[in-house]
Amino acid sequence: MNAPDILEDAERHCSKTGVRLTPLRRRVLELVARANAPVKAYDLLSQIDRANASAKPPTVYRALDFLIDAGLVHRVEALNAFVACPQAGHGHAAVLYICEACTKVTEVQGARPGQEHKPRSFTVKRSVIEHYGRCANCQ
Amino acid sequence: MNAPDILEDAERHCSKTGVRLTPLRRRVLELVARANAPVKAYDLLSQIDRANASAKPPTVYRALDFLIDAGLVHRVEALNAFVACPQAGHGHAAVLYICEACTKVTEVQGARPGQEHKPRSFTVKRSVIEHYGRCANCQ
DNA sequence: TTCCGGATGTGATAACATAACAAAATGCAA
DNA sequence: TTGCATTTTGTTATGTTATCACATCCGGAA
Ligand SMILES: [Zn+2]
Ligand SMILES: [Zn+2]
Ligand SMILES: [Zn+2]
Ligand SMILES: [Zn+2]
Repeated sequence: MNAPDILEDAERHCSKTGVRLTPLRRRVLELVARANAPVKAYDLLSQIDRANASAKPPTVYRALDFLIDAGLVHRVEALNAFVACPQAGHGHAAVLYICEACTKVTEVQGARPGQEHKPRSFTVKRSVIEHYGRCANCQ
Repeated sequence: MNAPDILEDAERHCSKTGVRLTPLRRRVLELVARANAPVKAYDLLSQIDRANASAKPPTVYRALDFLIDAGLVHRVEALNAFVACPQAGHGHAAVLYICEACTKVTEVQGARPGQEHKPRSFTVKRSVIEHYGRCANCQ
């Protein structure tokens, strides 16, 4: 999914859910979406900083927290990085396939993996599922 | 699994595979195993430091890297923490269930979740699978 | 003994993230 | 419109996590 579509989708989603996609947050989302790869918080910061010298770490981390809560961005835990979600607000059940050669990330939704072997009476609130390897183009 | 059993298991595993479980590495593994919970690198460092004032961050990170490569310890990505593996050298397919109330971690092996929705021709090298929620005792 | 490679020691710094408080912007009701 | 509460952003500082680069040590092979 490309950046303009993600932005448009995000606008719709935020209108519907009543959360405020401010210019700063929109800018951060746009940078994440354009990256087309997992992007680091401090890389975002230096990009924002070119237009807005007042940008500091909390600026970008707060925006990212908002975007994650809103379901517009996912955190890639094992990379300390962030990707735009191709389907705004689908919930937190994303499964990520991350190519270590070209950095491309493919997101799969709706799967509820691992539940088969779940310990008895364990209640899952949130899952982190990241598969690292090689995509079709990088075999 | 308790700490002495994990240590004994680790000795066996290292003998068999020919890797060197040095005193420092054994000490770090022992600290991780005793913790019975995800433990932070700098917490390990301060514990080591009580006996060995020369311990510095690379000391503990190198030991942890070794233990992870040897399959004796897993990194909990979303916590920046480490847990002892209850079954030395089973491979890297661990699925972790992490209770956010009592920090207890249950490891399930052998599951290959998420593969059903895998993008065509994606070759998975390593998976990070962490489920956060409440264990049976903490409902 | 000498050399070599793996392991550890050491100091510095990079990379990632949050706390705490101030100021500004926004929305709303009187 | 004015005042007030709430949210958002600015700002300074610091906390936390991780790695680099180079030195030293130590055990085994030649
Ligand atoms: Zn998503
Ligand atoms: Zn690729
Ligand atoms: Zn394991
Ligand atoms: Zn629990």
